[in-house]
Amino acid sequence: MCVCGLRKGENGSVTENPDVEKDFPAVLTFKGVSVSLENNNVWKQFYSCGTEMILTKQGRRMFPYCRYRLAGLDPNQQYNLVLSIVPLGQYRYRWSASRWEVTGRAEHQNQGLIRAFSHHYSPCRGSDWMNSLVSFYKLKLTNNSQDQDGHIILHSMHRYIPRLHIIPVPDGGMPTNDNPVVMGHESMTFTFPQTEFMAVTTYQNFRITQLKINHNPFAKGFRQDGNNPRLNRIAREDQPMVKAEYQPLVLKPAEPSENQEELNCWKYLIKIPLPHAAPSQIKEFCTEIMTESTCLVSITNINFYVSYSANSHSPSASPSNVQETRLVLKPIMSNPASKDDPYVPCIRGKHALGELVLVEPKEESNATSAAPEVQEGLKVWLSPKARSVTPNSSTSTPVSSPRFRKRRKRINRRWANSRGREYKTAAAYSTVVHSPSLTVAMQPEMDDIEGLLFVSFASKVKR
DNA sequence: TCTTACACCTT
DNA sequence: CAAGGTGTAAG
Repeated sequence: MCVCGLRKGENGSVTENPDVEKDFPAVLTFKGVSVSLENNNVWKQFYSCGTEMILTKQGRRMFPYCRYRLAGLDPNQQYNLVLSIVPLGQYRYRWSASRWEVTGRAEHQNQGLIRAFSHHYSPCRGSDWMNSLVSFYKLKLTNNSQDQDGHIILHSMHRYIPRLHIIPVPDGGMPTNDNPVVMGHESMTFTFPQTEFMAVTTYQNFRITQLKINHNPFAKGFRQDGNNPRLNRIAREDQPMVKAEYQPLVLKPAEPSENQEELNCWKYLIKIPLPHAAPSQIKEFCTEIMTESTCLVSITNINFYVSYSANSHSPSASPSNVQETRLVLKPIMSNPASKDDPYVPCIRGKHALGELVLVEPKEESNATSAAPEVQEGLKVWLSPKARSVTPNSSTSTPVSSPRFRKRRKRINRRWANSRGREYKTAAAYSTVVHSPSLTVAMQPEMDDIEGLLFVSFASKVKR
């Protein structure tokens, strides 16, 4: 597992249920009270990529949010249910290329600003809490230290973890401003390690954005289901007269960043309709990138994200049908995270020169629990359904280098990282990149798959 | 890095 | 319907 945020035993008041998965307990039990994380599967998916939560001035809901089922409470006892979000670790982070790096000590958490969020049903009888799911969807996160709306105030680029407090209410005790909820000795605290997250003001990891879009109903407008006018429009502009079935669709190419004093840096996001992202095309495309790049630039990293749903040509396909596969190429060893800081949420597999790794998609229930297989060269695994081998004809449709160059145009600076400081670390590792040997293992049954291959990579040029 | 207006969506 | 939750693009 690439993220191991919370050490076991960090919350001394919680014991793990031995029946559940060791690192991701879906149920925690303490003093006869058990709490299960209802949306554990979603949390695990996010966790495996390194969950990020947006902070805004006016307050932003969490997604996923904390949703629990309670058991073992005294049915007649009144309880307050309170969620607090506490700092995890004492570092500040930054997103560098494709991973989180420590940048320094954490910002001091002003004690006066630490808040907890009382569930809107509080207080309630134990039987009431146990009869329904307890969702903290109303909780909002903010980076505004002056916030007057009772939102949880957090620091961007810091790690946090939510904690659920079950607080028995003494008879007749309604919380007031003068007499607030007090954590007595009878209180219980439950912390699920998989709910850890990084607070951000803008998403850093592309995979997190995709997970949010795929799972959050409010982000449905950004889903790639063929009905999205926004995305269709981009598609038309970018490939006006090329035969669509063979031409990779370049969605977000970037020009060099503004900061050209020492280094140029590009970051690309390319979408290829999956039926045409046959392994041989992936191979060609990689070769394309490498040959175009070797003479002038060194590529710091390449990430492939294949997002597809098997056997679901309906636009209304359930998000849960969507599987994700990640292909990681690390031509250059970038600054590895220290052993002391295991927070490396994005890159899995070996960080070796020229290694291309495709992470096999898992079944929904355990989508993120297993470590990926690492193989030499480029190997492609797809879902078992898609695994049957068919002849591959796409070698006849090479992607020409000039065409890719032409397609570059300016995009959001977010993709053209302009922080020169970041390059200096990487530059120390940068030399000429050699094209890795790419061998394709399998050709999937493309008819069964629809989706997209996302390719993003960053490169830089020494001036 | 962070903020804002916005189209598009759910509730 | 209106209110309000999304990520995006631009600054």
